[in-house]
Amino acid sequence: MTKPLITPQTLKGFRDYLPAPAMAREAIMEIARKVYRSYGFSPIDTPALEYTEVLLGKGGDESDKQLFRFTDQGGRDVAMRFDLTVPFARFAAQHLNDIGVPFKRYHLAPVWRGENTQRGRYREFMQCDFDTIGTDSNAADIETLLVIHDLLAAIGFERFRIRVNNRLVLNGLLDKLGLADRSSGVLRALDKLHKIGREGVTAELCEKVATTPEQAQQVLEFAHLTGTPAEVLALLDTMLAGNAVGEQGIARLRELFTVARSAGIPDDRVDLDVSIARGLDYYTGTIYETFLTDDPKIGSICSGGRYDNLAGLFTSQKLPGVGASLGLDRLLAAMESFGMIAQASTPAPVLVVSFQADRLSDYVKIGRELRSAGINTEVFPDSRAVGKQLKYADKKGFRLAVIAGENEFAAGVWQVKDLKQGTQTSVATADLARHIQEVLAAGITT
RNA sequence: GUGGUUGUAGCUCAGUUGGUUAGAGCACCAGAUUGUGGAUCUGGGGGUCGCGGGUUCAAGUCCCGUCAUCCACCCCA
Repeated sequence: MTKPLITPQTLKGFRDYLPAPAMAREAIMEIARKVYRSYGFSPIDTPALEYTEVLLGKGGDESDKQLFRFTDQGGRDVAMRFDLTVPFARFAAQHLNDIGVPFKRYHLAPVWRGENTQRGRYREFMQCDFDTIGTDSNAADIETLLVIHDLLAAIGFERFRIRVNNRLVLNGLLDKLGLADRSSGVLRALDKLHKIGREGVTAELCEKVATTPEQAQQVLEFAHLTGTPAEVLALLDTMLAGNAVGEQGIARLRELFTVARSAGIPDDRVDLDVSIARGLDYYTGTIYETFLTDDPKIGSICSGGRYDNLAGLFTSQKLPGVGASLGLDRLLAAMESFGMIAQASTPAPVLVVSFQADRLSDYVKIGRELRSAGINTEVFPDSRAVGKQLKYADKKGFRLAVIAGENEFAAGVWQVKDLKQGTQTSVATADLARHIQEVLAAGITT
């Protein structure tokens, strides 16, 4: 009698990570931590599960947030977080006395949304957020841009573009056109410019938002501002002259581009794009979106912006802030299609071949010696044929195999086989770690 | 949530107007090579044709449902 088997399967939008992509993901998380820390952001963590009312806020629309929601064992109405910002708002309100302001934190964690899936769009995905709260200063907005740039550059991207805009500029325009009461509809249509073009936006404005054709045309005229940031800003100056809100937005953008440039951010990586309107709900100032030049269809892989009041739902204390989030799984999907995911599925460069079963203690010992020298080392578990073990080493992507049998033990040496170059050298046991370090160090530069 | 696409071996796919033992390449295992990987040759193991139902003498092939996938909306990382 055989037991009925359970079909191994994962849920829609939930995915397993095999070693190669898992290592790539961990490597990016490591880079993100490093970059965030380099600017002084501190790590925090919060629970995956929250009270539903914390996540939804008052009058929140559950279907909007696509929550995974259920009643827990104590009858509580709970839900899994759909982003890291709302939990951070709760966190900030709850711990304000401990953290003080300004406060800079980063948070790398999975979030869950029950939406329909696509390439780069999953139901469980990792976000890498960083935020600065408790300050209105444009310096924080500028720093956010620098962090986004440094992060992508550190991951190894060269061809990407950060699109920047300011909601104050958009609000100024809406004021002038008398469309302030329909801002979300207008901005939503405007946000699609890159996707559906001018005609599409015009149609949506007239039909869905019920603007007049003249208003639609003026919005379009505005959205079609192109050129260098300096040129666009000059045009905005005249277009929004006399509108206090708009002028403030222009001033902040102007300062941002000036400082970013003098800080060494290449011009071709930052755009002033007045059509982006990201974050219809809570962004109030600078807005950021980041696109990969070679895979724009996957969407923004790092977005964020400035908000007036993070935690208004939880405290009467006003907490302005600015931040952004890297969409790690989306980025990995793009990197996979670029072939940027390394083939090696082992984090160790060295394999100790188990040549003779009765010499296990020697193999284990040399493994520990190499590890204590900072060299990741795996000792093969079975004393199978050497050929098999080398084949395994090759497949898994080991760089070196160290081999010793009776002849080597008698001579006090190890054979070090370079799997990439096919060369083999005999090295005295005492020199083994140093020799391997040299080989590996040389390998990095080539 | 709406509309559509695809689903055959671990992977990429072929399977003729429904017709008898469902194929290939790569991968895997064994051997040629009992102290040395990637090449070559020989042999081998693997498939409830996503899953469930229906039509039919007969279903991988047609129909319905379902699960997953990708695409377009929606929204977003």
